Amino acid sequence: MDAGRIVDTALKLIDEVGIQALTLRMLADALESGTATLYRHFTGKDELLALVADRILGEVRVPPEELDGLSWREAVNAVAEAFYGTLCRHPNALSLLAAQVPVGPNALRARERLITLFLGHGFPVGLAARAFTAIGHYVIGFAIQQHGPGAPGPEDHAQLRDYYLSLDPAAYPATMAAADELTSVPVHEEFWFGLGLLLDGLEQARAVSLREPEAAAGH
Amino acid sequence: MDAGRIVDTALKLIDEVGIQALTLRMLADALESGTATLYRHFTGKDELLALVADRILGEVRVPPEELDGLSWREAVNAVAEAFYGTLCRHPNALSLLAAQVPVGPNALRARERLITLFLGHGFPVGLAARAFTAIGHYVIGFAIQQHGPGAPGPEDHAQLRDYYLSLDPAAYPATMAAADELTSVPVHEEFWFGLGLLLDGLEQARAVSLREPEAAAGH
DNA sequence: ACCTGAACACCGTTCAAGT
DNA sequence: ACCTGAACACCGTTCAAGT
Repeated sequence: MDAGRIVDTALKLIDEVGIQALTLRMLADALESGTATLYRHFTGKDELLALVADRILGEVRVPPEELDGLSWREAVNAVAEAFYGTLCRHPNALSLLAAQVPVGPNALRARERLITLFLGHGFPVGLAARAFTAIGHYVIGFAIQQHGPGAPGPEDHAQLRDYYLSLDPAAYPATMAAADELTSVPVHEEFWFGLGLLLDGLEQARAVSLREPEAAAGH
Repeated sequence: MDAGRIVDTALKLIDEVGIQALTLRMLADALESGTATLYRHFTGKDELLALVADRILGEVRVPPEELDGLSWREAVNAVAEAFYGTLCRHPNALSLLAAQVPVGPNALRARERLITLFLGHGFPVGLAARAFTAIGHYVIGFAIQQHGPGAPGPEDHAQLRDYYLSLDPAAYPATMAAADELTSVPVHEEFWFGLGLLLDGLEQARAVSLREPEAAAGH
């Protein structure tokens, strides 16, 4: 019984039954062990869940050679897509990543890599770090809106639109005008559109910092 | 015993002891009642927490006259600041807003208002709705990074920098280069900087949509 | 030395009994 | 009709007893 297998099993169970329903007894049963054994590897459930979160981040794989020759924008798009795809594969675990700043080894590795990418393309260090944070929040926030608890499953997308449209038109005219368009556009396109906005902003800030290096810190 | 007082008390307790430590017994005691009484107003703890989340959103107050005569950018800045300020006053409740898409009455009202603001300034409806989503995620994500569980309190900000600097320099050169600058810049400035990036992107998308109306949906 | 059955305190939730 | 004490099933966690 190694720690890795416990975390793997915990993630699998979360994928199946949700994070709320995951029980240490259930986890111990799946591992054909007892709950007390789990405490030999983790200080408690919170630490276990933090490791599950980092385990998910470790699943985001972008082979370095895949980014060769790409512009920073193309490279960031590739990384963001990989991250987004991984999150979509674990909708039940999304809140683990959203509710706190991940600080596990895979989180640190991912940040190091993306900041390095920005630095290599002429971003000042302050902008690079903020760019990482902004993109990370965007991807996680988008995934939650799409898959998180309270969000509609793909099957009741039309149902959500109906809910919007059932609201009092006098009270929510703008929301209702947006409802039809928002629920008809494929979510994948929406994702790229919003990410594009963010990258447009970064592009502009980068251009400014290259022109006026002394203002690079971004005040 | 009305529902409003229960939600108010629940939020106050969450502010004090954290969301994890909030117990229905504790809440009932504070209300000088029993746990069973709570179930006469809510179907369960989940619904109560959703109402607490919406209660927080209701705390975001921006008097309409305050936005009169402002550009869309200035108006969005004012709304974002009010939202951000409210979130900072309830750091223990942040995960309630992050882990799911709020759909309570105050959430709907806030969305309606901001989308209306965008529409009034010439944004096409699809862009307006996406702008709302992107800004909401940015503000919540930023607040979590600053105040959320696992994030450093204001007192151990320097401690976090030390943690970063204690990492293996060979393994995380970029992170460590960014660590000092990131932890020395006031967080408030960081917030405005990132929001500015987002608004730059929106500005650009708006300009494009005004020039080429047929591409307004954003594909 | 490592593992674990069984217990502990406490949780969210329910319902029969009170007013 | 409305409220609630007391119980229920189950949770995370602990530790003395096993191997």
